[in-house]
Amino acid sequence: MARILITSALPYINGIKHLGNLVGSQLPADLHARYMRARGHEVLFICATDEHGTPAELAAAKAGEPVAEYCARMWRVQKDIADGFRLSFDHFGRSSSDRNRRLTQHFAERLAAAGLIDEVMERQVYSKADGRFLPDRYIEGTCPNCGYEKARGDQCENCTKQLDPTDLINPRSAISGSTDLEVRETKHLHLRQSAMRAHLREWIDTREGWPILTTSIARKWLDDGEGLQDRSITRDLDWGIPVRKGEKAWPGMEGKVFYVWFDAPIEYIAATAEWADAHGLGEEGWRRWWRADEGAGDVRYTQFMGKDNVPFHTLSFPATLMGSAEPWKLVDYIKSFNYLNYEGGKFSTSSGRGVFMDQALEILPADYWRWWLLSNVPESSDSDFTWESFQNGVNKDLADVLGNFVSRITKFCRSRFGEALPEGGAPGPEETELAVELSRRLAEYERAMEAIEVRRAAQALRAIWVAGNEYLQRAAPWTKVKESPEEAAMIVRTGLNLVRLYAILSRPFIPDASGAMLTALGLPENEPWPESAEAALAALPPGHAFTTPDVLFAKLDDERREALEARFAGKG
RNA sequence: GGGCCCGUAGCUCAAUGGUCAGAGCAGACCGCUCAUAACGGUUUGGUUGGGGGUUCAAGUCCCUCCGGGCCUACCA
Repeated sequence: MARILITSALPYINGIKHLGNLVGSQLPADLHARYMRARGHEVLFICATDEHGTPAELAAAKAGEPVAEYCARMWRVQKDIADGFRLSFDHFGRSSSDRNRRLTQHFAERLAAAGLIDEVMERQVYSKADGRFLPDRYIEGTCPNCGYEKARGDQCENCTKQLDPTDLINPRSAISGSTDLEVRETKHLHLRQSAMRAHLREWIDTREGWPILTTSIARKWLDDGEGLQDRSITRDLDWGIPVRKGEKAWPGMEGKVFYVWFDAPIEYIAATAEWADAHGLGEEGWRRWWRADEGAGDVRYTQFMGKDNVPFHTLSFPATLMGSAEPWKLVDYIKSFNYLNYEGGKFSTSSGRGVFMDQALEILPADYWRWWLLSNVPESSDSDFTWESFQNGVNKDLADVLGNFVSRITKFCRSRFGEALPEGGAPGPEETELAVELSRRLAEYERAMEAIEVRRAAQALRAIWVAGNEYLQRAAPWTKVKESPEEAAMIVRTGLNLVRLYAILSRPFIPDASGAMLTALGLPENEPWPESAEAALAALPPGHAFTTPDVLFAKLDDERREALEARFAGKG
């Protein structure tokens, strides 16, 4: 039994996430966690909301709430939706937790002690009307290059030229529109990533089997221009973790907070501590997952994230951990994903284009989404959600192949033998052939799941479902029952054992349908992973009672699909 | 501007430099009648974006062109 630590990139607190956010980190992380648990490993699956930063402050202001209350409310909303999708976090924490405050301040102290923090005077734009410093993106003005009037302080969207806020003509606050801006001096802490460049490079270069998407992004940042740059890790904001040196004040940094990208990854650790606190496990309870000197030496740690998160997880966060000179657990494998598009374009929060997590659950149960999203996860390149593809995947894979298989075998048994596994007959060549086929498919499924090759795993699982239909077609119990009821009984027993097998194997993908199958068979949820295909085909003995389940998956008809297409097409 | 990824059947995707480039869906034909008009079998369909090169051998490696996407750090 191995110890598996899994973290999903933290969803930002600001609003409900769309399907692209879900499929890019939380959902595949959940698949991995569920599989590893099913295989009997000790799994700890951690996620949390990422709550600090300017957007949270602005969203709270817009909602007319204090930011702390806004975040608490949105945490609850995101937690409920995550539960709705059956995301099996062991803990869903908050980056605003006291644990994270203490750990973040601890890391800052350690980094300072190691000489890896510089105090730097910066010149930043301050808006008197807004009463705050403005991040580059929140300053708008006319582009000096192309004359576009809504260029942002970091880049002009029109001509894509990189800008500095002071380049803009007629700059104004993107928040209030105020032009009463001034450049002020303000002191910030910089993490000396440049000093750790060689160390980070060696670490990246020695990672084996990492996705090219992950390593190429890391190398780009290590080598681009003059190499890895020092970055500011503090901000002039109210909402965030106060800048302190551990428990002590940090002279000259009063009123400032740590930058959200500094504290967010630390929340992986902090959320583990929150989990340990919630379960009364004490300090040792979480440190055995994170400290190599306190038991984490045998932990395998995998992170899941979208490609936009890769630089922070390959460079800044490792720099924080390494720079502390303490034996913190570093990530063993980073699984990164491309983006999911919506009907050929981007998901858009502002124009209501695409499906958001809460809406998805109103339309269809979680399993439908889980199956389509995971079997079409943007693993090797960006992928595209279309209602047509979704309809096809749901109807063909779930309803026709799996759902109908369960339906045909349970109903046939009920009508000919009653609702219990019938007795008689002995397995023959057809069953041997089935077992050989299943063994092969099962090995491929397990290999893909171990390697976190999500699409391939989905394909392998589907092939296992198909094998059941092939078998029934070959064995044809509806014909055999007339001449040899005992043989038909044996075929039906085999078929019902396939339902059990499918429930176990499919659970990481479609936990609710899996549960429905096990319930129908009168079995508990924790049925063990099969030792072998042969054994699985005879796991349930003759006489074992079942109830014929309702339709597992309803089909999505054309009319409804068209209505959904229209509903989510967006305003613009 | 710089960098990275991708381009394979009508669609979505596979193929450690090595048999005849394979699956699913869609299409065509046949079979079955247990089942959610479901299932199974057979089958059509490819100058692997274009051009050059390396090699006994290239979808795969190199050069170049074309097309698409992403990243480029103070929104996350």
